[in-house]
Amino acid sequence: MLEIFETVGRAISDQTRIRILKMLQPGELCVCQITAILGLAPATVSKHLSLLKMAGLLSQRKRGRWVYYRWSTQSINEYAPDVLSLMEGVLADDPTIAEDRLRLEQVNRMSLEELCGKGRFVFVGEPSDDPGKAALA
Amino acid sequence: MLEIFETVGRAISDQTRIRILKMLQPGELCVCQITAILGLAPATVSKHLSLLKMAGLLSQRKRGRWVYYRWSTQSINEYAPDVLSLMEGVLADDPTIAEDRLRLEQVNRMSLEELCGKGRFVFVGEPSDDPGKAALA
DNA sequence: TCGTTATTTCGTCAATAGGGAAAATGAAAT
DNA sequence: ATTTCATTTTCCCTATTGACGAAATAACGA
Repeated sequence: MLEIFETVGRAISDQTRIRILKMLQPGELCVCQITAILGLAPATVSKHLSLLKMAGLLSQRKRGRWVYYRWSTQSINEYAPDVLSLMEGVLADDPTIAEDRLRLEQVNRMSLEELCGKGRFVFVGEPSDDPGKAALA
Repeated sequence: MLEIFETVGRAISDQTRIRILKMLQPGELCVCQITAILGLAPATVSKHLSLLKMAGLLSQRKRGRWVYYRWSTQSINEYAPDVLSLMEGVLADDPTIAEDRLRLEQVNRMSLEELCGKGRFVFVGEPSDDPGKAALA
């Protein structure tokens, strides 16, 4: 039980994972949407998602080529509901979270086909860059 | 704000710190009492306590030679109260936490003078050991 | 003041964690 | 069956963390 509680503690001990949890609060997203909003490598995002799922905070749904993550109901982890309801009321006014929410709205206006191809550089801009690309941000 | 929330997440992402928080739930303890219950080096315990204080979960009171830690009211961290009330209802039936509580009762029956001298080996027994010493555990 | 003692700080070490690139997986479409 | 492509897994690298002993600090008692 101590280990189980530690697991949810670890899950919310990292900014990236907190951002993921907050962006999934309104509803499910697929990995490439989350990747676009965060601007991190898919491998990194996948690892965070896996950890959050192990902690019982997220659940997974595979639909076609895409994998959707959402807040878990009926969790494996007895402490997950408490942590999620803690998350619910919190950080609404944080600048990073607010920006993520803006990006989320833009992401929701695109089809997955046009979004996923662009990978993680939809908002952040590729290292060596055609400036026109960053227009959305 | 994201950083602040991350701080309390990190605070409860480690078993030792969770044990410290739970053993301080009934009331304040001084460092040597916490050290005895945990069986860890004073330096290690001090660092954990410092981190928990920085996270706004604990506050400090110096009394003579001893330093007492307790759950913080009126925290610096706006998320600390939520986390503490989460801690309150949780882990009561965990075996490690239960054993810590037993040790806490024994610690409360000793004076600080007789306890502190024994350092961290009151319950765990010193590496190269006179078996009689571990009788308490 | 000096010695004692509880606590903290410093330096070090091994283990863990977060990041990425590249290869592997798996499911859909041709 | 083969190709395509979103996702995951497998390394690798660097930074951080938790543990300790030893030294520094702080506060009491003689």
